Amino acid sequence: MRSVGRVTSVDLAHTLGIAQSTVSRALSNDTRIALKTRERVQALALEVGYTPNAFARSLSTQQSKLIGIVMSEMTSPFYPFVLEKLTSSLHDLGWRVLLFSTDSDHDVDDLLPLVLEYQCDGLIIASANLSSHMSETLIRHGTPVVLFNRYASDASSSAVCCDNRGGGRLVADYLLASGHTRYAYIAGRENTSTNRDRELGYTARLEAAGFTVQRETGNFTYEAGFAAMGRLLSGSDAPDAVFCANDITAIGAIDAARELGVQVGHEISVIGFDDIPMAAWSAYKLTTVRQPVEAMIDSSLEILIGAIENHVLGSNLRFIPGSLIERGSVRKSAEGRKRSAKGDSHE
Amino acid sequence: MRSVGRVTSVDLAHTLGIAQSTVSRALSNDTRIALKTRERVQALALEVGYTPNAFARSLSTQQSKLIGIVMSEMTSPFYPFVLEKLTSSLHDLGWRVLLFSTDSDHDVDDLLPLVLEYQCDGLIIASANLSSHMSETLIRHGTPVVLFNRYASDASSSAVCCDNRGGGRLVADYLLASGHTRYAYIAGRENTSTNRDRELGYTARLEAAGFTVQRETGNFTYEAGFAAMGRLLSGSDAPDAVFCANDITAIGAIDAARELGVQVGHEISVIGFDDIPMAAWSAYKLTTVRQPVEAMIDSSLEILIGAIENHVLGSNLRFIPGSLIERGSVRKSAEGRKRSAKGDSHE
DNA sequence: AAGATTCATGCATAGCTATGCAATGCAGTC
DNA sequence: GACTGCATTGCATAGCTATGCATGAATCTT
Repeated sequence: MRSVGRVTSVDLAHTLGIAQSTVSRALSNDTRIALKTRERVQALALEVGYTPNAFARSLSTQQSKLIGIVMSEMTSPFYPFVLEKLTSSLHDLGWRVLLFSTDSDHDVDDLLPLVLEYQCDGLIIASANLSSHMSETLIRHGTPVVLFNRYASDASSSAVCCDNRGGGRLVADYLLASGHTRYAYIAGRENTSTNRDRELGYTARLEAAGFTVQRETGNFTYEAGFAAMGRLLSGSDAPDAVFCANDITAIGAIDAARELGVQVGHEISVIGFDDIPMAAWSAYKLTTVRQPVEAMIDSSLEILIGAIENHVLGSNLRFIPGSLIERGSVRKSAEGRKRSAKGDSHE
Repeated sequence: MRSVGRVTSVDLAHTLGIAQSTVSRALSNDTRIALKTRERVQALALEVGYTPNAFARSLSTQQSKLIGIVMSEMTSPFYPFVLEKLTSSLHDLGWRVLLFSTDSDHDVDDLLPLVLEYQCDGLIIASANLSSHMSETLIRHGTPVVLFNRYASDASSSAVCCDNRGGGRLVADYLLASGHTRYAYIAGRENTSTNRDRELGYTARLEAAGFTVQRETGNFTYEAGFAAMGRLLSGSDAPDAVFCANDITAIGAIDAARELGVQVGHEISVIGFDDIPMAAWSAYKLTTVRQPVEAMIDSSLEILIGAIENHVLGSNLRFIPGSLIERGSVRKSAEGRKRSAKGDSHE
């Protein structure tokens, strides 16, 4: 039973008394078809509301024009921007988006068969990990993949990341220059390369300068930041500079400090990572490292689409530097004059 | 040229020396196929990593198992939750999600041909409008659609909304009961039914009680709320109760009030709509109307999938009541004792 | 004017799966 | 032993588009 409205190219051909192949070519504006015929076909198509069947086309062309996006942490404030920009950019380039969401605990592996069934030409995995086994499966299927803000330890897949380690160093240098002496780090989820690299860059630079870093666990959420700051301030050796694994954690930390009556930007400095819109709000004025989202997305798409079009599956790692955005949550250098020599960093 | 890894059911049939139809039935566990044969086929499929081609299947079954989701305002803090819940629910029910994003200025109409090309079995449109012309096109194509938190004026398509008007009344009653006298409303985008209904419920109830309502324009953003509150407080007749079209607007309004030294929850009451996570933060403690997101999504899917499976395209409107969540941003009733008779509501 | 080009269109098939119907073989029945 | 019935498998085709190749018609060439 065919529903009434579903018009096919065969139907068009039939009513015009021409061959289906002519219709197909006319609709793609093939110049081999006489202009007059093309116009007749296109006019009829418009009139009856003909819509080509993308599935049949894909079956024929072996291209689905579909990109799978697998995303976790969709509700954390950074990723909606990524998702929106990704879909609209892909859309402008003529691709459609098949969306899969997953919680970060869960492995992406279970989703892969579904992605493959739908013949995605390429795959973007954001804030989630890909096992090397699945990476192989993708290679076997000839499906290029780009990891966004995450990279595989075995470098088997392409990836585009913010230079998280460099960002961590940026933060350390900035805090050092403004004369802080007691450093802390509030972490994100432990099994993520973003958390690891931000911490590594930060801590390495500070330790090279002779300081130690207090560490609190976290998971990239407001609540974790709030709790961690509470612990830091109730400890015997409260820090004067706290780097948080991302902005939302930093904002939680700021709120906690305020509740305890500690002035952020004066008694304690807080610095984040991402530069989400909230960071600019007058309530927070959060100094942070801005992730170059646009550049990261452009780069991801360039790699992915390049791989699709040239049928090449090599791995391609790209790290794009972030930039420090100065706002009010870090104590100004002048106030830091009273700092002692750096020898007293511990205790 | 076939890529090496792309195994088809014909290949399986060939290596096993059986017919493709047998493979197909074996993989769907058709009991007409001998158990032994089924096992042989399934084992081989697993071994060589066979993935069925969803496109070919759809062509044959006339079902894509694809749901299109069109969403605008993806970066406003409410909708990522909706999107995540939608995709994971659909996923659990065996559907895939084709995602389209659009800015709210832009009409959804341009996207529709793309949706139709990909043979979506159904369509969910969130926070965007559908012209009646497009609604007709969808009906002609036999594609059911559900509008999420928006409804068409001509009631031609199904829709699931929070009971926004009822929510507005809830707010009015609550503010009235706690003795406020000078009311304001900070609006959202004007062409949205959400904004219109929230305002209508709020204003109607207040006017019935003999009050007038100051109105400031807005667009559902933090910045708009911030600016609007600035205008309200610098006016000659500053309100003591402000209802904002959504939470993020309310949060902007709160920040603006604080910058001007006005104590929220004491000198001025602010109330929002949505109950995004931020509203619960200790920095805001925003009293708000909680949208019953889960129920709204469940209801949407129930309607949509019902329509798909029963091939029925009737329109189905559902309004689900929200609930008032009391936090700290509204002045307690006791403080309001000093209010004068309600006659002086204007000036 | 006859052959050579060019132009416009049609024919046939690939791409992959699901499924109605036919066919085969086998066990059971009287 | 012939017949019925069942279990299992195969054959053929639909579903829709794109495209290589062939065909036929028209135009041009000299």
